Amino acid sequence: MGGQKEKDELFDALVEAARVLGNGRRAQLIDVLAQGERSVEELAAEIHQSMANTSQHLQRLLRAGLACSRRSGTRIYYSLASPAVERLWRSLRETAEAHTGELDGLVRAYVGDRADLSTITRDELLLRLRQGDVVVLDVRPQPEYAAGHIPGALSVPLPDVKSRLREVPQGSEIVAYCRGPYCVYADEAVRLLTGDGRRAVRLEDGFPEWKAAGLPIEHSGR
Amino acid sequence: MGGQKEKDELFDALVEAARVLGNGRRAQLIDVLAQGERSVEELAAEIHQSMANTSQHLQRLLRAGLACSRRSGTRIYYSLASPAVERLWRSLRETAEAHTGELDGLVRAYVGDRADLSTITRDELLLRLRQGDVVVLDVRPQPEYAAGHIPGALSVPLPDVKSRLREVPQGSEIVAYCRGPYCVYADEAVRLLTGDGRRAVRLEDGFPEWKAAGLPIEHSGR
DNA sequence: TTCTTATTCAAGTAGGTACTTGAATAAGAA
DNA sequence: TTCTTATTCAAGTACCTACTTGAATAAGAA
Repeated sequence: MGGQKEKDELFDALVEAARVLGNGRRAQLIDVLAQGERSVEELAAEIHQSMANTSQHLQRLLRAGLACSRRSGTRIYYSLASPAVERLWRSLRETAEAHTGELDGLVRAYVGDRADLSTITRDELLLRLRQGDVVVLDVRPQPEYAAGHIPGALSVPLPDVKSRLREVPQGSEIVAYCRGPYCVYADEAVRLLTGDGRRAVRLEDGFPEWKAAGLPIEHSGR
Repeated sequence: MGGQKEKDELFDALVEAARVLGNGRRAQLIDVLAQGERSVEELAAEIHQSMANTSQHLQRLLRAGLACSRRSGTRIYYSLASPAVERLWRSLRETAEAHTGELDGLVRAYVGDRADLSTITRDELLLRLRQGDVVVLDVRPQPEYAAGHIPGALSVPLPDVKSRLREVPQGSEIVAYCRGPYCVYADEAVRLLTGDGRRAVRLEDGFPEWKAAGLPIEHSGR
């Protein structure tokens, strides 16, 4: 039977995941890794940090058991250890939404004003997909699409949306999706599309939430 | 539309709750506050820290919006800001259980070997309560019982269990509960009771989980 | 073998965190 | 008013964290 020292050590261990998640750069890494595995180089570019620093963050995730890595030739691919990590990240975001007073301002500073964009829920999209009167665009980077996407979605990474506008069938409504509620890719895509006269909406939250809801997924290998 | 600086600031804000929860002492505070409001002095005694240090931890919880405080005379009572905080704390524990390899050892070092103790689930207890053939003991400190407890439970704080053994009706089985899975009060109580020849089991997890499940609660003011 | 490239390691720095000690508030009691 | 008590504030210290820079690995290509 332990005393205070043992209790302190136990609780320190219980919060280790929070200590690791408690850094904006690592949270961005988790947000990207929730889409599927990525190499260190790609991840460093995503979060705009040096390779060395990104590597150190990733090793911290590894040591805490929140991520795994596998070697493939000269590259090392990292991925999340389990759905529990995604759940914790979602739970953390929800707490922030409920309790951080200044969050709205920070969201607006990053994603801009979303009032002009309409959204569609997962359930609505499912219904529309069954009716077949909707085109779904996955506007995340290609490797994330390859690691898993909504069945039938077209991969049109945000930088290509403008130049590939005519590939997108006319007439039917367009639903764009990306990484989740704090990703701006789908917002941008919807603005470009509506600016071109199309009817486009964004899927509220993104692919990880679709997957977490147990909905069907399509892969295209790597 | 923001760039990386705005994204960094947003994600730093999103993880603020994790930074605050990412400390064993503050986690212990949250574990106690999940039972109901307490004064700074009581909390300092609970976590075996100085008043000044405890006060600083509490203010950190306050600033992050995870806790609230109210003054009553010369005392200041802290409480959790919302059920979302408890959910985050539970989610964090679950992640640790899934991913921290050495957790089992730390649990055993603090709570000892639980193999000899039998537990009962909430649902089983509900059933037994309806049948009326069970005595429920709340072995948490008195103020926590006062702030809310399982209906019909007797308040017998752990230090009193030994001396008040004969108050507990003979014959029927005894169920002891406390703060949650990482609290040792119910374990200790069950060991004392079975050592005295009674049939006693512990409720798996504790009062906050009972409350979170939406089950009925009884108060006795303060 | 040598060269290239992705990743990690090692050392250093600036700033943050957890705790201590002792003084300052602020409410109630005498 | 003065005294008491719970809480907070302020300043100091030891340790930890995030990042940088440059060197070391380790796999594959030439």
